[in-house]
Amino acid sequence: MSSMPMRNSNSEQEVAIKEVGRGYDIIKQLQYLLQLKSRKGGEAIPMHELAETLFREALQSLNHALCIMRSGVTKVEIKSDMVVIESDSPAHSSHESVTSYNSDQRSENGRGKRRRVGESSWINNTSMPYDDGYQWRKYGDKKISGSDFPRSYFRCTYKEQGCQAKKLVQQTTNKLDMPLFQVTYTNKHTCNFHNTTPLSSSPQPSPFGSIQQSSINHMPHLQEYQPSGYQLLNQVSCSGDANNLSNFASTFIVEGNWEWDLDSLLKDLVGFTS
DNA sequence: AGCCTTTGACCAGCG
DNA sequence: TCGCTGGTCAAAGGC
Repeated sequence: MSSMPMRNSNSEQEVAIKEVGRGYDIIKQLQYLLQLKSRKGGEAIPMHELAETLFREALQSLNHALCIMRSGVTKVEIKSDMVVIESDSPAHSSHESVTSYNSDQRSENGRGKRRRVGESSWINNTSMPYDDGYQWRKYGDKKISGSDFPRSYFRCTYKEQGCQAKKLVQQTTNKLDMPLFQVTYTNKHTCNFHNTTPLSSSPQPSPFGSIQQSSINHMPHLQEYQPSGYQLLNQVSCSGDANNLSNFASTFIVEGNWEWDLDSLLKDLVGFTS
């Protein structure tokens, strides 16, 4: 991190990272609550639109700060809900970009495979790994050492049409019946089969998105997970130890009562008053 | 019939 | 060079 003077001690920096991460997660959950409230109400509420805008900007700032603090990131580009990071880390080629704080995949267990040259990848931490609007076909499943959960490998259904997009789903936690997944995407979709009507606008969205229900039936760790009170929680973050950061958020989501009054929530949690 | 997942085998990178 | 491990292939069976 040559471009950023390090005046704080490591412990102070850790506290700062923790606090910023906590703030990020809180705001992320509030953003979701706002979206939920808007959908429930069925009509646009200016106050909520403003709040959403503010939250989005705050999320981007916090995410940016987190990425910088956690690694030797030299450039952070925010695309929609994705954070694309470019790093000076020797583990990366100069053209490689990832949306991951976990800048060196080999650090997982001291081993690993070198990423193929020319392939870009990014990581998305989410509780809903199978809903991204694309159709995927599972081609592998592997028990990973050091992990309690198997890793699933997917490629785009339209690979035969030349689409090289792939994704790798790894469940990371299973706290409070709210599993979190780390989804690593490799290569962008070149197919034109993206579902442009994601679940937020579909009448009866499947919590598992584009993966067929038969697939879910064969995934024990997913069968246990039957979301009911919420439809979507996308925890897009700088990744890495975002799992830790997400613990608070997960607890909040699972224990939270979705019928809570939104204004009370805002007031209690961030001092936001209407 | 066609597309899917499962799963064991194989390949290749890394220490 | 070898063993370990992650990533991919492909046959078999299910829906």
